Amino acid sequence: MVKVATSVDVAKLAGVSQSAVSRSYTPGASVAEATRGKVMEAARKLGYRPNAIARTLITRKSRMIAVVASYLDNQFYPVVIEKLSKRLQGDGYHVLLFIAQARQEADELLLQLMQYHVDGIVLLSATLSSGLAKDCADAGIPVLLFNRIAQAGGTVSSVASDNVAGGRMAARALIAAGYARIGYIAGMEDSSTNRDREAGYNAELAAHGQRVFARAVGHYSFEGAQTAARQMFSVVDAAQRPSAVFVANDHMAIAVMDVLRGELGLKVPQDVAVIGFDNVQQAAWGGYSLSSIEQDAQAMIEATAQVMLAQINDDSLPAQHVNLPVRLIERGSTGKTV
Amino acid sequence: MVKVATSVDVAKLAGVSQSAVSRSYTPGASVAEATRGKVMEAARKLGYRPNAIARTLITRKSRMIAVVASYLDNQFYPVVIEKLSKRLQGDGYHVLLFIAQARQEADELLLQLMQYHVDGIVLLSATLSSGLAKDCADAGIPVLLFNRIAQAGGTVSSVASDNVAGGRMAARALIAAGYARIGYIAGMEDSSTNRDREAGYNAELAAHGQRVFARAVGHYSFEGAQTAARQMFSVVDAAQRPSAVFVANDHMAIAVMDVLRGELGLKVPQDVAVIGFDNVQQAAWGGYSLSSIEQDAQAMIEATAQVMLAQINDDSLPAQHVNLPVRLIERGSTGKTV
DNA sequence: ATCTAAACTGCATACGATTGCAATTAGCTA
DNA sequence: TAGCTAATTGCAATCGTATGCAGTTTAGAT
Repeated sequence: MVKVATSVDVAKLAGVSQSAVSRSYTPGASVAEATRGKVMEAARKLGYRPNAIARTLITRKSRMIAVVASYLDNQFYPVVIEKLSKRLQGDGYHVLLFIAQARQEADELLLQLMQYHVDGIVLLSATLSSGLAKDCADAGIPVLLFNRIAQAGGTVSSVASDNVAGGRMAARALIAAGYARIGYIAGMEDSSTNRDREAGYNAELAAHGQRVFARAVGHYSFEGAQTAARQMFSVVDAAQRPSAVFVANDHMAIAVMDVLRGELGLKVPQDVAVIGFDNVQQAAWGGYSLSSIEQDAQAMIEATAQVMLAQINDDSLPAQHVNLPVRLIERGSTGKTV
Repeated sequence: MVKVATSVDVAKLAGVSQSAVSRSYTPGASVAEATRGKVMEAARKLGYRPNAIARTLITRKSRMIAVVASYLDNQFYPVVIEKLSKRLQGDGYHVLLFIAQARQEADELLLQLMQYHVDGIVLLSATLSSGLAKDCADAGIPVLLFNRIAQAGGTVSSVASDNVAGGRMAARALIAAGYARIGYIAGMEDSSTNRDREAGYNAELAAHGQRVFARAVGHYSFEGAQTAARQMFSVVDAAQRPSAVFVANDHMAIAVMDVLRGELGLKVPQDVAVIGFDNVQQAAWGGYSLSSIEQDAQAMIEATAQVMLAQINDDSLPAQHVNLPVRLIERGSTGKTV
């Protein structure tokens, strides 16, 4: 390992004090233009770049924001990561992505993150134990739940879509298209997204004098959704199975369509209509043409960035909760010809 | 911001020196069990966790590995990120993901990464300027290109698949199935993956006395591939268009299939056979049933981890270049009924 | 009980920056 | 030209931990 130049080396070469070097790199600091010039020249010669670690140690600001995600096979999240990353980089923050599959891993990971003094933590569709939330608050690290709602009105902010309204929209779309036997395939039962989507869905059905005809759980996974679909639709008598189904997200909805068409020989939407949630890119693909409730990812990201940056700059700010509107996108899977 | 406990606080409470606290957290250090016990007890009471930043400053090892990706809409990469992340975490490394779309962004980002003293850098399907590669080498930071081959035999390692062999397999599969007019839709022309896949493809065609019937460029993007497909297949006379096409990756191949079926009313594989590369999850989806050349992501990741960790532990190690075998997966898009 | 080696422990310094404070220099005004 | 303020500059302390070195304790052997 070759030695890299430090501010002392630069100072020596430029014939100034080490403080002058530091100040040359600090916007707004008191340095004469001539001095800064000498410093920059020397720095260029030595290939000097300030050591961010040392800087973090003393300023207590790392300008790093951690983003914790779990499974990336639901395409919604890679897209969010990409855009959020870009957005925060624009404000001079470096975003670090950590992958934590299990809940326990997430907790452990967060503990480690805190050791690295990240300025903030964004949890993509994951929650954290309340004890940990308190630890973060104590350490002054703002935490934001993306696409989840915080349970208690605690110290954790959140940015999500109006999942209740989305659930209602899905119900209304199916009812309006004339479907009578309507099913629901749930995500993870303990997630706020599933809870709200299902609540809205059921409420709207009830408002039209209907109720869910069949229900299964897909745990937001592809395989889980396949199993749920087989279970729900493997009945001989056509009158015994739903004629339409709302699936709690697109990732699962696609799995459901594959089972319906590929395994059970059913036609979508003629035999069964399907509607999903998220409006991921694949929903628009010709092979599926999946109707969906669109989450406005761009707006969610913008809100996330703003809330997070505000919290970082003012640690007395209370937790904020943003709830964004969703939109119905109708495609072939509910009978709309594109 | 509440003050968090430091090793000095713990030392005071435990009635030992600060060094003892430090040593209690360093595996293999010289501390009596009794002392460590007192330290841990005090640490628990204070909620103490060693400050990784301070530790990095002095040890010059951050135990952080940066992963730089660009566009995440090609599903191959999210999957790699997820698995690589898990693999490296298993060895006690934290992986940080940075998103850099443009090449220039990547360079700038890397410069900043170096300031953060990451122990290593993995570039997912991206290259870096040779000047920067040298900077990293000078700073003793190992760099590894994933799914790309380094240009010069320089200081940068690489892990990739045998793209040449993959190209040959694609050609052989189409020829064996009896297709005569065979096209190619390229990725990015300056990427090593595209270069090698195309070279292998052409070589195998030549070996069978054939040559590419039509060629277009899709730049590895969905939209680019759509445009390329329209261009290649929008001909009235069926004899004037390819009867089969090899698309440089699955992400583009799916776009091509959508154009063929949705816009041009062509049947796959009856009118046109399609084969892709990567074997992403979506290739197996019922809506596409896309034949593909499978990259062994798991093996690539394992190789990446091993090379990277070896380089970190021994900075005198020369750059390594790993080239892994690929495999043909035949599905419906080339006539194979599943 | 004595001696030697091994195991611990604490002191003090270092890592590479930032920043308050005091000293110096420069820039103006009268 | 003296006098006063504003702009620079350098000194030195600090962030929280790791670690070489020297001193102290402990254990084991005779």
